[in-house]
Amino acid sequence: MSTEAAAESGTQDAVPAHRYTAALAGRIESRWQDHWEDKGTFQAPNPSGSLADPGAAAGREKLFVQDMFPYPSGAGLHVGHPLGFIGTDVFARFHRMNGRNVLHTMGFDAFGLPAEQYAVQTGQHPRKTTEANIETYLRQIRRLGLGHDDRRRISTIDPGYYKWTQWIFLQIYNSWFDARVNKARPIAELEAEFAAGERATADGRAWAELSASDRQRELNSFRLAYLSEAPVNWCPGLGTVLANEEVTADGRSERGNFPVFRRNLRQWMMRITAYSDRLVDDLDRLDWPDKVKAMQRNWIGRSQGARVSFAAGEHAIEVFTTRPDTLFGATYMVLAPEHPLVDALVPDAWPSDVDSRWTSGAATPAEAIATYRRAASMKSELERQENKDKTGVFVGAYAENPVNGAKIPVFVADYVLSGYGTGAIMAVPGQDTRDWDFAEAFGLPIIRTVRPSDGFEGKAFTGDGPAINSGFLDGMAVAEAKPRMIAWLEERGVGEGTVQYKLRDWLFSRQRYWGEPFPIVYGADGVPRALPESMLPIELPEVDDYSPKTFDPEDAQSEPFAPLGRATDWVEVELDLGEGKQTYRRDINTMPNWAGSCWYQLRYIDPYNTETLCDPGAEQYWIGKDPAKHGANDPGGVDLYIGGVEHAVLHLLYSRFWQKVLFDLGHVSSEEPFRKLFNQGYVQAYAYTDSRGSYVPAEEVVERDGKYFLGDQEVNREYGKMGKSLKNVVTPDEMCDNYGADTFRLYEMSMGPLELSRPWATKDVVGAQRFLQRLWRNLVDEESGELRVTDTSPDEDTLRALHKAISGVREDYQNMRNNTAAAKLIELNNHVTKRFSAEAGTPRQVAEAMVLMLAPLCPHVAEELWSRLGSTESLAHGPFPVAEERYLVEDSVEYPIQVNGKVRSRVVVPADAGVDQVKAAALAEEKIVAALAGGEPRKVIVVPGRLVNVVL
RNA sequence: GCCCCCGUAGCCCAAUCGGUAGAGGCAGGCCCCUUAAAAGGGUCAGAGUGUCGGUUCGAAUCCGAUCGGGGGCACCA
Repeated sequence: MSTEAAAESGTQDAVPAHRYTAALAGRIESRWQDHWEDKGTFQAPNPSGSLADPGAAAGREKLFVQDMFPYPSGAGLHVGHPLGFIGTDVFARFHRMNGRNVLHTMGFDAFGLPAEQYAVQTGQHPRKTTEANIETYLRQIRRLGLGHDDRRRISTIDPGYYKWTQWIFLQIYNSWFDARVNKARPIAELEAEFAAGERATADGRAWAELSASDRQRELNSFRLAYLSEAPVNWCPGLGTVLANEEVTADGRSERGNFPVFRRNLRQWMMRITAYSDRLVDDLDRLDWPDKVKAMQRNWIGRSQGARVSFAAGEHAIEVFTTRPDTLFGATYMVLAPEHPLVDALVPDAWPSDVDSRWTSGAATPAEAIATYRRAASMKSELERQENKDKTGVFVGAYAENPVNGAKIPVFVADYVLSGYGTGAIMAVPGQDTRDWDFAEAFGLPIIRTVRPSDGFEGKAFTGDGPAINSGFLDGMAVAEAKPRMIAWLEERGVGEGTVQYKLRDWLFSRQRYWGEPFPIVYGADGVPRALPESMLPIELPEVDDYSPKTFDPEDAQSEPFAPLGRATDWVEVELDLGEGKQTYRRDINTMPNWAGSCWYQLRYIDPYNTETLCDPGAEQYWIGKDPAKHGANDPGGVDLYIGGVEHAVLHLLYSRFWQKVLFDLGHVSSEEPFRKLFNQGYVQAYAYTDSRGSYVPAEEVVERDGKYFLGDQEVNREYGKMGKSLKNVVTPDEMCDNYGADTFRLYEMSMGPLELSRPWATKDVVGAQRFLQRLWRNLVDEESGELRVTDTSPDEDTLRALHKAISGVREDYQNMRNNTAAAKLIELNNHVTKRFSAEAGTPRQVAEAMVLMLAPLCPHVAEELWSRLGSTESLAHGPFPVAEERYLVEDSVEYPIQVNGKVRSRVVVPADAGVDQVKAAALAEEKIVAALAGGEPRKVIVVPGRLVNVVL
């Protein structure tokens, strides 16, 4: 039974009227939430632009703290969602109390598949359900007391917001990447180069000879946003195409887990690959978890190597290799089954004396290859990955190793991927495990070109060592042999050093309704034209049916159909785009939901600007480079960005790319969107299944002797996510009802370090509740509600405890160790309880400091106590206590004395005692004298302030 | 298969530079308050740091193996 219920059921003598109960907490919390809202307590002034209050911003150090903004799901919040939000709030509040101008707010990532799917399920317009969900979400997070500047809330679905998303698209569309200066430039500058004849057109004609459409085509091939007719990921089950980043390793959609097929379709792409080097290199300038950096490096997949050309009859097979030093060991070649040269190379008949393993028993090479290709195409991605047995078939032709003229057979095998490098490899079994496996299976020669280290007993040797069997490379280490070979190849024109990337261009269009329309129309010639900025935003048209056309998930041959195509009145539009009034057709794709989240940090800064996406002065102030504070190499960006690790290569890569384009074009001064990134852990939960394997309500399960029961039925415990279907959801609303938001916040923060995932345990919440009750009781009389604070000065012990806590708590907050900060507050409160609960009250000095230190974690109860202590001002802007050094140093120190590393005794000496004095005191201690038995110690180690170790 | 992170009381977690293994919470024992109850108050106990080995005067901390858990990548040439 809750205390609230008890109080109402007539047994109120049992609960003192002024105890800090959930009911009282609830009243305090809503009162302070109203107060903060009325007073605009968390509004952060800008130096310029909208929301400007230059006087208030000037002279204050700023701090921009950002949460990965949520998608407003219809399911509402569970206790896991606010973990990071509370973490940022505590951090923001601590710094606000220390005088910083803190920008902290939260908006909504409200476009996208899930919103649309939810709308389809509920039969309502996505805007309606999404906006309703946002309302629910705001109500839920308001109860948590997050100190957001609510003037800065944005939502990606607002036309005032997506106008700028579209504007950025136009910027990207209207730029090209100039590799000579490694940055984006306006397309107009490229056009000028063409017009001036400084740059040759693709087919060599002069610019003046090209028709308008041809010129557009030429320019389009350079744009950073471009239409491409290329193999893309088509997901019939979702009815849309997907970016590579949205497809899992086993070839299914990340959302919905539907099969994904490669299809040639005309789609919008973003030339993110132009930024590969900068995206990799600038990771070194970021304060991000190594794990996330590693994932991005891995995804971009930069590898240094060489392109080598192998002659094969009148053809040349181009390969990419990271090991040009092993070229002498290339004993065969492999083409991907889809490689375009395969058909050209295949002879009519097998060469004589061909190995029977190479032909798969087929009568001719063409037949063997046709059979092999068919078999390969039948294999799913998953099968391909699970079964790593090497298969392949001989093409029937030979190529020539350029380095020694050796005649080497050419194979087709599916272990070579058409999508990476050139889709062809030189196989060096001696130094490559995969090639070794293939060579063994097909009886191909193996030549070692690196001498394995002593005692090496494996097959392929991939380590470093001196080159052998390699002519002019012999004796060189790998690092030396590589450039030597590249130089040799380049001299002869049969190869060159090159860099290869795994990163592909970003597929940017979706065949969905609920997203940003493209600001693009097509003329009668089918060539896309950008709409002028003045026409933005291009608003989503109303349609009768906004559901996407989805298909049988396995139907690879289905065709995407974009819902916007149904808005026929909208699609056809008459405009004058400088070519006279003409009829155009609008692009009916929408942008992926990553678009809106690519740049929202900029809009938080200046949410109301109608002239530009973000005021330059405000941008510079909040996320500009700050070499004085962060070093000469500082790229700028949000000071702290907290979110889950699941966005490591999606959102975080895309937004870095956009930021860099905007930087190149001069729209922002910062090169990176997020200077420091932090991944919070997840709140996980136990779930229970009965004997039939179905989930039972977790809250009704009890533990007995290490087993779990629902009634008398034993159930099985699982650990993992919190979710409706697992029947283990606990909501923040329940926590606020039963304990209060402050207790909930405190509990979430004291469960462990923020970066750690941890199991939810409702029964543990009471610990946080008890602490706040005790602290309250130390300051407020539970019976009368009178303040229990005295003006007496605290004793020495109390002052020491207080200042030790101040110093520790301050440091903990600074480093986001909210769990240990909470522990130190509890420790201090325990001291206060012991010392003053039997007295008239707590000394004011201690009471005030304790309340202020509690404020970042539990702001409502802290504000309440602070005002009861007599302040008329909110404590949101401080002061935050500062420790006095003199209470941190002890008068005397107790040294443990070890004998051979084991503690044998202790001695107390003055804190300012020198090493010799400590040593003398230790050696004079009676147990040590006994241990020495008149002899001399071999060595005495004194660690000042720590211990003494006597070595016998 | 490769790479990364983590193993400390029954549970969640602390422990600056290697320096007395314990700050805090839950659960547990005992006592007080109470007609009774507890989400009240007090108090007590509890592990030698997954395992093995090494470095050191001294190891939870550093190094090497090994086991267990979590995550990422995965025929990327």
